[in-house]
Amino acid sequence: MEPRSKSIEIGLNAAIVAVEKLEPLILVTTRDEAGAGDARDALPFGPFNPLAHRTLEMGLRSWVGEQAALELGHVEQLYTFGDRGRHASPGDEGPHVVSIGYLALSRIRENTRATIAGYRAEWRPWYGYFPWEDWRDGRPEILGDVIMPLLHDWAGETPGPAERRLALPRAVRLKLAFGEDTSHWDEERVLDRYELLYEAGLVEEALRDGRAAALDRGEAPRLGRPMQFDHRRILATAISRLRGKLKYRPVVFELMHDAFTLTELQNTVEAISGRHLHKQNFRRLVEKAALVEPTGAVAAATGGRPAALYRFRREILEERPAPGLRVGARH
Amino acid sequence: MEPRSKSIEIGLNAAIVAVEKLEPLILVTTRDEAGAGDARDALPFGPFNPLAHRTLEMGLRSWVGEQAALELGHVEQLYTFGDRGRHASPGDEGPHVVSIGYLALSRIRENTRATIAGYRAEWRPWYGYFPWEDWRDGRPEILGDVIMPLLHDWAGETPGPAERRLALPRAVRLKLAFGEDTSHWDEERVLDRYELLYEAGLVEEALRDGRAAALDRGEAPRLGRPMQFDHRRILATAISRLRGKLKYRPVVFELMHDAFTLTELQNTVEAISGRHLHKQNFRRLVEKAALVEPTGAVAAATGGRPAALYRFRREILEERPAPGLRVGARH
DNA sequence: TCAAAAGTGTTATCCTTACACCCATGT
DNA sequence: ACATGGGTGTAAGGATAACACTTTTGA
Repeated sequence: MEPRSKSIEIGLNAAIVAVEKLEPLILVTTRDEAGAGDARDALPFGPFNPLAHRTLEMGLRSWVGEQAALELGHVEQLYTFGDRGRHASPGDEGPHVVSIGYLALSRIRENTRATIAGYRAEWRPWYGYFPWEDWRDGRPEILGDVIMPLLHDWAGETPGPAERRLALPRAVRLKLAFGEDTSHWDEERVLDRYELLYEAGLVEEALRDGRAAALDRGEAPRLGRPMQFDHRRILATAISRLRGKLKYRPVVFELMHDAFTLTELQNTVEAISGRHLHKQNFRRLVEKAALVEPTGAVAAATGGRPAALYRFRREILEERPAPGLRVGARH
Repeated sequence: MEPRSKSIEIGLNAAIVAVEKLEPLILVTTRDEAGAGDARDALPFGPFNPLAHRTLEMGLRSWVGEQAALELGHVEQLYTFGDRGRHASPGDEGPHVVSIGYLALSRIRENTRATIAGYRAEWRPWYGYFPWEDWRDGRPEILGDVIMPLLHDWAGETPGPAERRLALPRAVRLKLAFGEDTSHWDEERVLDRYELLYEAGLVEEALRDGRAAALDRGEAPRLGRPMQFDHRRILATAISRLRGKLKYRPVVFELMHDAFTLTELQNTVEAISGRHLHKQNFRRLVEKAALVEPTGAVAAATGGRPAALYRFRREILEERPAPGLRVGARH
């Protein structure tokens, strides 16, 4: 192994989001091997070739279009992940891969291709990876039963010298990310929470990366469905960003059909933000924001009074600087 | 030239910010050649070597520390810029450079080294690069006199087919970025504004990158001080981000001395956000946010009643989820 | 006629904005 | 005494969060 240089490759990773039947889904690839128990979900990945594509985003759109037969709506760069060890497998050789994470929104289409670059591709609910993030039916029990007790144990331990120089002590970080009681949950801190769980050795990725802290803890649970490499970190970043963006950009509509009922819209927002919203306040918000207009038609009744159908008012983009659904604190 | 592969290098670019005497400054390097008229300011740049540093941020801190003898406070990744043509010089050879932009905050120290990697280093006011962003004394005249008329001309032209497929027409983008009348200025849209000026061919970088639109326009002004490559885009991103971050994180204090008067704090916030703030409202904001506490001492009078000195209350980090100075719309 | 979902009206509270005024010091 | 910047009290308006109730359909 040479001391000073190592070749670098750039990869583009996309967290492609769609919503269907009240569930936010993301597109993942899995190795479709029979007996292999260690097959893990991965985000679709494509190399960046500066000769073929003028910009990073164009490179991304192009291979997603080719390989998954998907057209993407809103696309935004999230973060560039370059930590050594992110592709850690014992005795790592080969080039260092720096990957640039992207968030992309899409409507589900039947004809999503079933394989991407030889891997099986499928849509999976994102809360499978982050069960503690779904508060739509109240606080998930796993938080009180499993997560918080273990994190409090972890916060009680004495950190190593490297960690002690960081700005905030463990207990404080815990309080900020997960809230104290059941009330101070900030749905945008998805990444903060995942990183604490990682540091505390409560997700499988931490064990795999060989963190000593994790090994100490005999039968620690492995929370949520794991992913390959650091893809769950990228996904956590994507969820954080999308939950925030909802509030000042009309991005939800990229996940809706052309016509929808207000309840469907509310359900979609709730699915993404992982919280239950107050019906009237949500409706007033939508109305005041002038984000939608009635189509005149009504939805085929789904077991009650038929609902009026609406469409997105594209003109809002020209009228207001930050058109979004500033969904508030509680309810 | 080979068709399919081109080697890629990763560079880290830092927009290092400090504030002194009411001016936000950034650290730039300049070629110190006698007659060379084309020497342009550049952001400090360092390569990323994954063998030497475990994470990107550690790599950045390390070479800034070594080369500029600066200790950085808050550091945050901004965006990864990889467009082909960003290092455009006619007949481009050599590796493609992808650069990861960072925002870093620092207090000015006398002993900032005078050269970085052989280039002269100095602190320069950031409004030199973006004169239209400084609204502290009201709307800058250059906006009404020069910028808006030229941008309106540009918005009136018929765009090419590639641009027409983009979401928003020129006139709408203009309105969103620069506001309609003097009142709807959103100080966070620094990057949007710079990119419009670039597309309209009103900054030197656009001419240099050989945009046809720019050449058409005979004696177009070259607004603001130019920078090398796409560094001014990185700086615009940094300013946007910092102006936004002020509002929900106590980052200003990284730019202040340990003890300061409330007026100094207000001046610093005004310098960064480029706006004049209402005195009482600012003070009430600071008080309600519980961000500071009196030291008990008073400042040596500077031509009036002596001011009480305050210090940052670090405890706030543990108390509130989003401690910042939510400076409001006007005033 | 009853369950299920759609849809509305109103009030208390807090936060933001703006106003106008008083205080302590140096010259 | 007066200029200069420091420092405060209070009222009007708007946005938010919560309340409970009516309407329209299908089974």
